[in-house]
Amino acid sequence: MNLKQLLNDRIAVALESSLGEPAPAVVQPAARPEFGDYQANGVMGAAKRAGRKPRDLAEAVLGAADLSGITASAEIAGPGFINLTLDDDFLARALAEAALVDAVATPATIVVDYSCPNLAKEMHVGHLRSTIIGDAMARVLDALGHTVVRQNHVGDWGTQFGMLLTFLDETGADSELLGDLENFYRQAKVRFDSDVDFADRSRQAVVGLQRGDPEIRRRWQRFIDISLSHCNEIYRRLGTTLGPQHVMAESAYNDDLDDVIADLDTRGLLEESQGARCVFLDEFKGKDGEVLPLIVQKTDGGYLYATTDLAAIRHRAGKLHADRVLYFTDARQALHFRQVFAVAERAGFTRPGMSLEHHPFGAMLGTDGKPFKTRAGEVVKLVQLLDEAETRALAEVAARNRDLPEAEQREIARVVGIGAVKYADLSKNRTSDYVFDWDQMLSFDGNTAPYLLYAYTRIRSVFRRGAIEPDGLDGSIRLEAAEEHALAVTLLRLQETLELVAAEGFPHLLCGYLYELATQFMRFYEACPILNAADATRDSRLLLCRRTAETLRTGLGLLGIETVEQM
RNA sequence: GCGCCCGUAGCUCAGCUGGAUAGAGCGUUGGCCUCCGGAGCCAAAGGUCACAGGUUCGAAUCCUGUCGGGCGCGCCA
Repeated sequence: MNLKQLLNDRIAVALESSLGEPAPAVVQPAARPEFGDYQANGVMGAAKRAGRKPRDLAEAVLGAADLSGITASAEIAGPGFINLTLDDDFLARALAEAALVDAVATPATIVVDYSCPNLAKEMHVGHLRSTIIGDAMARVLDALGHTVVRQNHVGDWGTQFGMLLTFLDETGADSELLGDLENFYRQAKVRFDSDVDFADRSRQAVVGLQRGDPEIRRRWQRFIDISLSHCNEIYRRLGTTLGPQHVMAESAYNDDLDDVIADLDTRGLLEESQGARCVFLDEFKGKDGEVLPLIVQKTDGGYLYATTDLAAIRHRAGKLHADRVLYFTDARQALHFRQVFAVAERAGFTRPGMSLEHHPFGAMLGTDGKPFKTRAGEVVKLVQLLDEAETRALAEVAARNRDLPEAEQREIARVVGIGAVKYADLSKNRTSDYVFDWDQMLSFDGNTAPYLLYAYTRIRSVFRRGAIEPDGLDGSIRLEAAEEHALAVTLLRLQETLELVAAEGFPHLLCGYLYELATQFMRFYEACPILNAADATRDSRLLLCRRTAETLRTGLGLLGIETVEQM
């Protein structure tokens, strides 16, 4: 149930009948506790436009609004706010009857384009945000009943593969390749830069690859398989939903690229400039105010990532019937995507009303404000990062659970460590650069994964201590203390939060919600005895505990974060 | 030079089509264990929302300009 939507609809109907025309009700969670649970801000703007007194209009709206059975009080405050306090019986009934998450009324087909590593190298911290945020978005959209198509647009094509294949052929360094792809790439690059003949052979290998030379294609395929297995290992450790079936590599579009160029030509969009084939759109200007090209074919006939991205849009519109396509990549590609989206629309590659959305994010910085690197100044590989997360978490977990068997300590540390890394990324909205801080993300205080996991374990602990099976609970919820009311309202805000996340592409809103929920629970837990309460109250509070645990586990699950029973 | 993003407490971050007294955590200071996990709870201190104008009943939010930071701007992705 979407509480905010429900209240907004009721106020909007009353506003329209009082006004004679539709106006936005602007219902929001109340800014302060003394204003109730929700507030409607739309009356003031509507009154202004209609030339009426805001408080008079608010009176009329309250008179016309059908809020019976929903609110305990609805009051006019200040210049024309309407403050709404929800009825305890209504809340109790809603908690007993409403599903945790409802499907939306109008499901859409949504492509989520994320992770997208370059298979020439090993996955590094630069791929973390895309993978984690994209995966959380895919899970949320799934839960809301949308048809989600995950697309891992991996880089498996282009000039650097000629270099790598030639090096692989001449050194036969399979074991090296399997063990340390990054180092293999570095060695190949050194060779490429220092040996002119090697560089020549590399370029010929690219030509052979593009022509479909069987032997080169075979080596290429082996390289890709090995590199992808590295990625899959990372995905497994991160617990993403991304699998081999979601890989739609650049090379998959090879056969479409000629058609893309032909279509652009047919539409009169193609121009030749300095030997390359480009699309010029007036709205994009570069240096000296000259119109910026989107180069789709190089002088030597080769295609670029703009061409592949256009082919991908064509495919997603035509074959996948996407209503929305969400791209999770770093902010440096913002201009590229704006150009590609604009060209795709002019070229008729999109469906009517189709939404192409780039959701950008900044670079990862260390606590010193400089790019996040190893001590040696190298890019941090994701394997290293995840190893360190688990090691650091284990130190904390072991210190606090000395009596637990080591295997259990390790398992808890794995969930906490990986969860902490993921949550740190998910909980920030910054489109500019962001700071990666081990101490902050592994802290058990504040808006962190450990705090949320801890809140969950405390609830589980209540059931263990009372030897109570949550599924066997009977009785009904009765909200008496103020903390119970606040917790109930927060519990019912999951749906509106998820719908906002889906619409805006901001998983951090879900993080903020879960943190708020955990905080509300802790207040309730401090103020309201559970196991020691009298029968009816005890059952009611246990039901609140159960619902809170379910909501936390579900919410964390949608973020791709596991839970533990104790920590 | 042009364009995009950003500038909120000492630090890391919220702030939802413009709404009431700008909120959290860390750090600092001070309280709370006869009670279900103190990895917790409560409270205090800390802000010219970079700056200057403008629009509005109302601006951290919208517009213009200035300053500061990051990034991008023809054949890499």
